[in-house]
Amino acid sequence: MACCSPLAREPLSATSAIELAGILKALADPVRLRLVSLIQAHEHGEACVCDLTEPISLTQPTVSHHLKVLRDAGLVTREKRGVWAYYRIVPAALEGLSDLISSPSKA
Amino acid sequence: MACCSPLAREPLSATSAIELAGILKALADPVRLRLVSLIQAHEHGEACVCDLTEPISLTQPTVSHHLKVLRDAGLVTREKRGVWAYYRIVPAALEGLSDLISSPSKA
DNA sequence: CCGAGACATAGATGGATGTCAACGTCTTGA
DNA sequence: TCAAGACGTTGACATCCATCTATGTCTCGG
Repeated sequence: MACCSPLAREPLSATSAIELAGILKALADPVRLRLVSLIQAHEHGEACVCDLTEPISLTQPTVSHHLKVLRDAGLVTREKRGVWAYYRIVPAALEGLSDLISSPSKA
Repeated sequence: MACCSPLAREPLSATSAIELAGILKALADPVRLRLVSLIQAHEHGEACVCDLTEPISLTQPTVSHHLKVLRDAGLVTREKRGVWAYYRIVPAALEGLSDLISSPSKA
């Protein structure tokens, strides 16, 4: 991953832009934003799929699909315990994104 | 616009999620990320369309389209001076986004 | 008044994406 | 061993979106 402040410094290479856009695209969906929010607000900071389907009002496969997108982007992690799959936010990923899009205002 | 920390506090309403996703979607594109970067890195923090088409390697209408998306999202502003249209970043918009997705880690 | 140039808009098209129903996999308890 | 349940995967479908070409609008110089 790029390290510094791509949106502020040098023009941001095409490949870095694709990489960053990929992560942002994972977040840029109403359902996935609510999933992130729900997981983070849930007890112990983790939630299984069955905790999420009802508040989202979508079918279980659709919720699983969105969780996979978030997981592929590195925004959440999955831990299987017994029959359930517990999802958890990756704080560093969100903080990283936050730092990248905030303009250090250069000088 | 919502004010505080939607991704961290209460589960984030469906309507707020749609609103936030709309802004994020505007940024979640390689070309638009590079446009933001190019504008910000350009002389005087502003750039006209003709400054952007070449480094982006896309046609002028396509660049105009992306700039319109960014403008509708409130991420850039446009000022017409003579024949040229100068685009400029809205720092508060980027900072606002940055604050929204960064998790205050609650406690 | 007219032509050139900068930018925006409209319409078309190929590719990406969100959603669902159906099915497969795996774990647990009886 | 078997049934139930939680979760993931697949395939299909409708919609959205990025890009292009063609055209329109506006400004300025001659």
